[in-house]
Amino acid sequence: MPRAKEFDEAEVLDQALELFRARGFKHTSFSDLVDELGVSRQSLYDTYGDKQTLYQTALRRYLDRAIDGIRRKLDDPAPVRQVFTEFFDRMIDGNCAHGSPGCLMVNSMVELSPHDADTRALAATHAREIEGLFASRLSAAQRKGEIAKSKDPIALARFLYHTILGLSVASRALGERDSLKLSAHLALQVLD
Amino acid sequence: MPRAKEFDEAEVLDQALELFRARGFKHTSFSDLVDELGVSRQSLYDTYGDKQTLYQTALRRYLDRAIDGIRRKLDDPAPVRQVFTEFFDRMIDGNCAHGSPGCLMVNSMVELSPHDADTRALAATHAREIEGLFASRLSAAQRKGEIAKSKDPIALARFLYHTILGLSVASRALGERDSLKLSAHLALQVLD
DNA sequence: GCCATAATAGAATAAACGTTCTGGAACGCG
DNA sequence: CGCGTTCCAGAACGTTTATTCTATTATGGC
Repeated sequence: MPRAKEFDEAEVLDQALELFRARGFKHTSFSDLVDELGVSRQSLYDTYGDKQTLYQTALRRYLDRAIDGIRRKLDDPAPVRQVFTEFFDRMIDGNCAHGSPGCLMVNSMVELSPHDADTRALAATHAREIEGLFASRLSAAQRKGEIAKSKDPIALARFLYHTILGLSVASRALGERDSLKLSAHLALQVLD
Repeated sequence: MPRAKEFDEAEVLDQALELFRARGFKHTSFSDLVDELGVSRQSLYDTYGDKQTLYQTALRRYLDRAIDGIRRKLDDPAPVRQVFTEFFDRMIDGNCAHGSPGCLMVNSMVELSPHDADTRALAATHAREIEGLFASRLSAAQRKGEIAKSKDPIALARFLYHTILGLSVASRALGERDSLKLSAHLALQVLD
């Protein structure tokens, strides 16, 4: 067995993720990563591959965590309206916490989707996954009589997803937490 | 009087705008502009200044047109709900028309706002301007009794603006026109 | 027709970029 | 202790970037 790594692979990946999230792909140079992560150039290449691969790895990690979080938050016997309200509020708190870097997926959708097929596919898959989670939770609520059966769960789910996209952009560029929460609450009136 | 320009200044600016809109600032190199606009490098510098200035000029032009369009569309005696529905539908049609380049302001908010103070200020101003237009139209509707007076026009306006942001991102990365319109219609239920 | 002026085309420049190469240092195992 | 392997620091490479320089061409008023 040879020399051991002097850094924590997952931890550094998270740091890279936050850098990409705050600055975007193109605006984050490899030298920025080397400087701010405190890991040598060659070690980064050895560990994560090139810049694009590193970005995608970080993005996938981010999405996995996001999906996990959503699944956990939706798995709550409380009334849907309350569940979604808490979910949106927490998302806004998280996005506005450290200087409003927004959502890495949204940032990727805007910066990379048009000219990167992988990102485009990932965005589409992720969107469908979230919509699916939302829709099934909404269907369950319908079965419990919490919301009207006349509403289309998929349309509602998609609308809520689109709302998240909007709030992420606003949080990144405008970043007024209170008005974001107000908007989220208005959006959730669609459930009544 | 010396030699005359061989290109139309406004027309080329619009072409540059569309390039920036489709690819973003960083992903559009100056050589791309030279190649695709059919105007020489030096002429571009002479006419519009450097790349950043050109971008901002294009963005301002885009915003002026957008505000004009909004003002014109809202200046309609029809019921608010109908007016906003038509406005959203037209916006979606426009954004999804030529390969879903999304909205230049939204793209700028995501790509540039975090590290460019000018863009950040422009985004904030523009957001307030649109919110103001929406809010005053909603207030007028309240006076005419079209929507309940209990609702806060500014909160509603802000929510509608956030909805536009979300639809722009979705149109750019996902680009399914029909579900976007469905979402817009759901969002407008907030007026009832 | 000439001259000042300004537009154009393309070479040139300097910096930044992503990536790879080189040399040496650190570690586990025999 | 060395031997092989892996890690690391920094130099080096070739490309791309934004911007400027140079030279040429075209134009309108005298």
